[in-house]
Amino acid sequence: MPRPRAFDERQVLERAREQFWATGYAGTRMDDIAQATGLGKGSLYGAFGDKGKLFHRVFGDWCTAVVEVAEGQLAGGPDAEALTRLSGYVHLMAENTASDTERRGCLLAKGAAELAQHDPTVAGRSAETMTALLTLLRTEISAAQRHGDIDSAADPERLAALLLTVVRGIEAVGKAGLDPETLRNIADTALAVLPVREA
Amino acid sequence: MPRPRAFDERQVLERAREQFWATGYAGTRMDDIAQATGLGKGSLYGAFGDKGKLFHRVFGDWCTAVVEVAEGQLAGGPDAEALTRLSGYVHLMAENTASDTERRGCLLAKGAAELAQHDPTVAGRSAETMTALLTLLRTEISAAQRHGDIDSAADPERLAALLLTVVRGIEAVGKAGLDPETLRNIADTALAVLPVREA
DNA sequence: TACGTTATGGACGATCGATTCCATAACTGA
DNA sequence: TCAGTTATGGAATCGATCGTCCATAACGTA
Repeated sequence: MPRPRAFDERQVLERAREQFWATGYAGTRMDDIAQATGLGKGSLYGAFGDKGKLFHRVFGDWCTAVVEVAEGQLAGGPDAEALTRLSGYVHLMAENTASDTERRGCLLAKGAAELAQHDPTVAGRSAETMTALLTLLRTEISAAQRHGDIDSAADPERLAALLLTVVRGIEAVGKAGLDPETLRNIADTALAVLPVREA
Repeated sequence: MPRPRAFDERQVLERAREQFWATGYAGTRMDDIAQATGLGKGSLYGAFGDKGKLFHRVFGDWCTAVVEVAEGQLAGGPDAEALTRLSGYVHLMAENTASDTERRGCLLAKGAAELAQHDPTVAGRSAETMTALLTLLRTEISAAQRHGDIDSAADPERLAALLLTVVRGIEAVGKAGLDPETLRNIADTALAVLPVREA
């Protein structure tokens, strides 16, 4: 029987993520990751293939986590609280960006910006993620409409796309330099302009 | 008197921009730029300094252009058409992303994502650009409010921030893979939810 | 026309970074 | 305890890339 691995794969992926997150794909050296994880290059390549595969792994995990966070905030619950859940989600995302004092942004946005154009795997994974988020938002908006908190004449698909755009946009303008207070206000404003039920 | 330059600086910067736009900062080689512009490395370095300085130049020009486009769509005109101008601007931005079949995205977003965290020049320039766009949008929203097309109870500063977020967000979700039709719908929806004057 | 100055562009040097290689270590089942 | 297998980690390889250097060219001026 073979010699067992001496490292925890989860932990190594976490460290690798920190590196890619901090310095991007091209800006991260395999030496950096070896140093950060304490692994030798041989172990690193043996366990994860090459730099590209390792990034795909990290990127995929991140995308999964992004959707899981949204599911945690949005999925399930009574219609009566659907609008509250939506509000909680949008504010959480704004807060994430607002409190990102190191300006690291979101690895999904960063990775897509750097690689989506030339890397089909990254492009596909990020597109899937958008679709999944859209579905979650649409479901929740429909629930809020059923309960009468959002005008039922509005197209839930379109409102979902708008909210997704706002959430991702907050990340973008945050990275571009808008201050935290403004970011929080944007979340408020976006929720405030949603069409309420016709009285 | 010295020998004059044989190249057009504007044209060289344009070619360099194409390269950086297509492959990012780290992903672009100076040899690529030399090839694309037809200049030798000596001329390139002699005229623009190093790779970083060249990128800063290109990035700065791009930011200027982004603001100029917004000014072209927004600045000036009668209050009666302010909402039309706003609509035109948001739709133009959506159309830009929707028709970007090569998925190049916006150099401002791409450059900020890749470098803002570690390059104060890029961070500063992108922040300035956001501020300038905010000002343009706020002015136009105020005009629309004066004419009664937008509820005057709304805070123009906040609506401006929201619209800016939507515009930048469309770029982000477009790069992440949403289809052109959805992008156009987002622009429509964003304009549709703006609070209209109380009847 | 001769000179001083700057432009040109391709060769060159030095570094850097991804990946491979290898000698050694660790572990398990027989 | 021995053999077989995989892990380890650092040295070595190999290609790529930034920036420099230099011989030459072009231009204006005296």
